[in-house]
Amino acid sequence: MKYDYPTIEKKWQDIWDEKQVFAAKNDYSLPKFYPLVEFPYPSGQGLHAGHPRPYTALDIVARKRRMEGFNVLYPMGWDAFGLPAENYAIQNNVHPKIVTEQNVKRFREQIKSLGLSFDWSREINTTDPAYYKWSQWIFLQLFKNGLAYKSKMAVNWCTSCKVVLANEEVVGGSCERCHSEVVRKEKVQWMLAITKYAQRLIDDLDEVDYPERVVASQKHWIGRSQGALVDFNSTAGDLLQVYTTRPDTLFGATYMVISPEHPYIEKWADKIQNMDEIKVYQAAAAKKSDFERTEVAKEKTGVQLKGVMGINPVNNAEIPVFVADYVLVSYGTGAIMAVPGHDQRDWEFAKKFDQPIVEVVSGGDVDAAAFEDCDTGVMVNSGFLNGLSVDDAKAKITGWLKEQGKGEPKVNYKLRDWVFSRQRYWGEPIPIIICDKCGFVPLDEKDLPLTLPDVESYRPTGEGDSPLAGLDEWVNCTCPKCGGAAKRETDTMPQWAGSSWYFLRYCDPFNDNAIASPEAIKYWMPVDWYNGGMEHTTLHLLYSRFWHKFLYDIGVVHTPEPYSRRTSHGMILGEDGVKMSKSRGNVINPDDIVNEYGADTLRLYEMFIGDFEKTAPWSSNSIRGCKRFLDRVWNLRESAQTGEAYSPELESSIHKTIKKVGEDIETLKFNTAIAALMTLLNEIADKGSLTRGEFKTFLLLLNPFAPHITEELWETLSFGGMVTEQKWPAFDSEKCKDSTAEIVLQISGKIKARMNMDAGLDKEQMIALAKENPEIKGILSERGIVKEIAVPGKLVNFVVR
RNA sequence: GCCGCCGUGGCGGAACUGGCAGACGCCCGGGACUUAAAAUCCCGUUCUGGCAACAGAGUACCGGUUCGAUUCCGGUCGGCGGCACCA
Repeated sequence: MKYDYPTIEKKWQDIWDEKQVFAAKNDYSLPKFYPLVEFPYPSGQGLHAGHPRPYTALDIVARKRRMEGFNVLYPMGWDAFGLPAENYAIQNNVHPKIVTEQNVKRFREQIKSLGLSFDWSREINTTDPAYYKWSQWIFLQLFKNGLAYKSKMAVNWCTSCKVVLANEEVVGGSCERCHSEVVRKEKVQWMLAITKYAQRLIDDLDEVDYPERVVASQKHWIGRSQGALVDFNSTAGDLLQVYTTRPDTLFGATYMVISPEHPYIEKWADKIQNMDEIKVYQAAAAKKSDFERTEVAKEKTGVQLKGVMGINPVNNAEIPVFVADYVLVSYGTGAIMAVPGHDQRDWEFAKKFDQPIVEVVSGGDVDAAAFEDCDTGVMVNSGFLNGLSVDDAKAKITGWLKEQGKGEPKVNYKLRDWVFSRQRYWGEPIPIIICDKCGFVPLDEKDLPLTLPDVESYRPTGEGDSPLAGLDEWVNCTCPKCGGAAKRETDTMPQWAGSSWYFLRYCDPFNDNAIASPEAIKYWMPVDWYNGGMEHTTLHLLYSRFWHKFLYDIGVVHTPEPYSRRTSHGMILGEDGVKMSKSRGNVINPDDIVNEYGADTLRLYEMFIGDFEKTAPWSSNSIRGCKRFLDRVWNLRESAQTGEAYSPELESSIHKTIKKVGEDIETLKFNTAIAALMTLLNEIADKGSLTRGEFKTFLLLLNPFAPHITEELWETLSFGGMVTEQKWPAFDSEKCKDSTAEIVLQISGKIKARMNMDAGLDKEQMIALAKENPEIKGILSERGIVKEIAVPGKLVNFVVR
């Protein structure tokens, strides 16, 4: 009988479905395991070769854990709000809901064809009103706790399409669709105060098991810095406050710079003599897109405020004040003290605008370049700081500033509050009513969900408002507080909203009274193992950690962190070694692979392709090796003989393989786990036959990787029940040890001979035996031994003269 | 520029804590089976020289530590990912 994978795979997928084999149990007395993969955005293109990699990896872990007796929750769902469906809707005038439904259907079929052990009874969809009811509920809690507020923010504005663009729609400073200019435009937006959680988001990284690179990028994104606020007086009479991480260099501050948006420009308008020039500069800066503003970073621009001078608090020197767009209004105080001797940006600016450059830390050459990396230097030209180290100077000046009432220590973060509004249709409506009398009024929780109404056109309005703004009968409503006429908020939430808490919903997906029942959350959370792409290590991870911490603060969840362990898979590239893309024509469609080789082969290959955490190019040739392996496993059923025991020839290898496969699965080394199974198969083939007991163990080990073929063989050989219901095999560590070992014999580190020795020998015994080796004996007779080194089980090395 | 990761055969990749470099797979070459082909099975396969036994070289490059370095340290070059005027 041939290995008929299409029939076999269909058969077992139907059985799993029908018997709900992989449904998580609601028995909270069992030990639990909650593995999670990032739920996909169901795009129109369907699955690509990258999707099955993480899904299969955690599927392997999930299947192993079930066999180890855990109650496993391995769920799947759809992150289905988002731009592509909306853009498709605009172009074809089809409701995004319809498009989304079609895409979800296709994705579900494709994923099911891979034989993944997801608990489909808990499938969720962020666009389902029963789901987004709770996204809206969380927003209301944030609002009620003062963490959601409205504020003017710059948005990307396409001058031709007249719409607000998401950052990913801006390509190289122009609109992705029409290629015309994108500029900054101020709009009032909902914001979430994630910055209030900045420190906790850093500190609690110590509590979780994340890869180093993920921890680093989270910290980098939050961007904590320790510095000081310093008050500079001015000839205009107002204090101009700056933030600096280098208060020790205060004596080197020879001028100041404020950002074009700084409020003092307006305040000082009557004192500034060149206001016209300043206004021109401000206008030019405002017109620049973010892209231009950073693109032209090389060349510094700016204008001096004539008629106003700053006063350096340490020496009362009058110093000029410039406006320049290299100073950002959104960071620190929007104003800086410039220390051109020790900051490269200030140095470049000083050179261009002919400002004095003063060295305050010795060791560099400030005429050639700013001396930035000056931690080892000594203070000079710095009055009472002279002679101190940088660290001591920092401490002393900070104390002095405080004494004088001219400054204080300050921690700053690069992290900004989260812009939470989108002027789009396909997202969760923000459940807020805007009342002229009462301001922003939260929708009553009993009125949730606030469902997305149907609209005529999915195109944002020409003023950049969401398409919802055109629906008068939806927008106009009564204020829940005063009963007067009011309007609904027409902005919707970003795609990040639904994905910031979805792991909680899986715990109890159909609960209509809460995110999930407290018992379910208490039992299942935190997620034990969360795998996702590196592209989500900053935003998604940070946003969901933030929401979780908030939910912790209001008592909805019991752990401050949502995920105990995070891992990241590498991307699968096209055969040509570059990222798969439609335009390059190098996209591999999993459907084709499933048809040609079967799901088990695809799963095996995706795991065998290389180090799980690294990118790897697809190879149409290599996958054939995985198919061959399964063909050979299939043919084993003819060689299986009676007997439950392991044969003496294979016993040790089997125990070693059980150990190796088990360990490798836990440490993400799926490729070497498969290699170990291949090695064992080669040994079995060399021997020519195997016992039923040996075959059973082999199938159990292979099952998480290739579930269909192993179930079929298990059934064919009448081993009883299903593989899925079996226990994960155990190994005996005594039997993993070899009785003899081939020992390498070296002379001064060079291999001269090898010999077999009893594995239990100690160093002295090994050295004694090695000296008897004819090859070694010959060499040693001519040269004197300087040193004897023995490593049990490995080698003996004689260092000679 | 900054942060992180990486550099091993023709290819994807192995190598625990410093101890036989190249596991496993692909490709390729040879053979068996076949009328033939495919499939399958067996043998070979880092490079150089040699019919061979064998000898020498070899983990991007230069240097260091060590009895011994793919592994640790310093430097150089190259690639990938992310961030980027954050004072």
